[in-house]
Amino acid sequence: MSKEKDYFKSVYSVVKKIPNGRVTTYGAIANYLGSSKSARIVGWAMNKSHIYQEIPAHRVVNRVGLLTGKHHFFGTNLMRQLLENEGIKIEKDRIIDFKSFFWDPSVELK
DNA sequence: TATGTGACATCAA
DNA sequence: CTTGATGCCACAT
Repeated sequence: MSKEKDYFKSVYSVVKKIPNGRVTTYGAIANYLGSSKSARIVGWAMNKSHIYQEIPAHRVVNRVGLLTGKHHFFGTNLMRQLLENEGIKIEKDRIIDFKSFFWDPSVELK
């Protein structure tokens, strides 16, 4: 049972705990899992997230608050819409005052 | 088993 | 500001 996709499950678990109106980064999640170098794995987990469960992938962005994964959504503006719906302002695919919305699992979740 | 991959991060020029 | 290179590691084939 537990062996494969165990890392993925951990990623999903963290992502689903992201509060509404907050965002985090791939690196932060990887860091929380103990591997700050595994940020890419987090991104991959999101890629497959749609086949596992409903993950708020729109709340996960890169370290500068750039919506790098928006191309993986149905519409190019869907990810932005979801974030703005939560009160997050976005301009040119980048979150304004990103650090204010930043939710660090290694600090908040602990 | 081996090779390729990527929704990242970081540094250099 | 941009572009390029490198590390990194779990998953896909």
